[in-house]
Amino acid sequence: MAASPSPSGSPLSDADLLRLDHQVCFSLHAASRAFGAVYRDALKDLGLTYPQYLVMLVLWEDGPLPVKSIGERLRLDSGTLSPLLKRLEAAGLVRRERSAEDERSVGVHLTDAGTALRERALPVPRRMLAATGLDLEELRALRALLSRVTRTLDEA
Amino acid sequence: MAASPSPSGSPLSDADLLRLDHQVCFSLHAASRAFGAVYRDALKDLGLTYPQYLVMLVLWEDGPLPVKSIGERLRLDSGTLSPLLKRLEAAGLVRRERSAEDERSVGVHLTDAGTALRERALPVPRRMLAATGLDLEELRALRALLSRVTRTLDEA
DNA sequence: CACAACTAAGTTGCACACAACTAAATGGCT
DNA sequence: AGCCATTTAGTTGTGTGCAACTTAGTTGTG
Repeated sequence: MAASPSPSGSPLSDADLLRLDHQVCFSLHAASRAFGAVYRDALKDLGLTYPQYLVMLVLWEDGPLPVKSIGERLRLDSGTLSPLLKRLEAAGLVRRERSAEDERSVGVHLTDAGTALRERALPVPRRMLAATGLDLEELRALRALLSRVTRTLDEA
Repeated sequence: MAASPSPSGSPLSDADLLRLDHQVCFSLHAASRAFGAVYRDALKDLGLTYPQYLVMLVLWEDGPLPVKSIGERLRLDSGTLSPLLKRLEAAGLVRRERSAEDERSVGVHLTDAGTALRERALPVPRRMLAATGLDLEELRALRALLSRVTRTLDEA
């Protein structure tokens, strides 16, 4: 890769780092959007966007959850989730219900339609796996590396 | 990692894949946003957003470019770039100039202020590198893997 | 030359993502 | 009980990101 002028042993100049930074932050940004594009296509039939699919995955796995918990798992705040959940509710996939014990909290429940949608979502991951061209081990390694970086970044 | 119930030798069920998919697509999405958050902080002083920084990196490296070329490098279309470039122009960092030879094309040029901003951006990558907790080799490996996946996904 | 096909930017509309803020409810603490 | 800090959702405003469309300029072909 001719774009990295310094061999790995020697220190990099600020200018070299700026160039490398370009490549790394760009590649992550681009990969995230490329994934999004393929998911968009795979999810079109289900009427879900990519972030909506993430929310549904959480609900399919762990049943009714307060908005807060969904936000913690997906690293999203209420400013993003509130309108998104309203759209899922308008689509008839979830129901929002203020908790009786703690009236600050709103529980998000799957409707029958929301539960049923899981069946139609089952083939999506296999399509995605094929589209990435990665095998399972590479996929797991990628996930592990990204999770570690995210954890470290969140601490900073 | 207890969340992957099947050992690597045996085939995964659709349900297992749905769970793994959750982890992979989520981790990429989350990592991209975690990067964005740290960049947002590092770029606050420069008055740039993360995508605006990406555009400036391209211009600092390769000088005046038509909107089209910037879009190809950053994998962004005119619907994203046009308003972004208008904001960079309003900030006095770039100048847009319709090409004389091909009047469909608009060249994006750095102003003196835009060129000067590079000096203040030089320390940013080092801060980012430190924040990720990765060494240079890991960073390069991550970039290579992500670039490969993006290329494969774009073909699908 | 005329005209259709193509290309480059820009515009519009919708859906995140996040900062900053508001409103309502809860939990100490005196 | 009274009060204040905290917690939980929701709202508002700005900036992407992208599909679908428009406008203007260019190119190829008969």
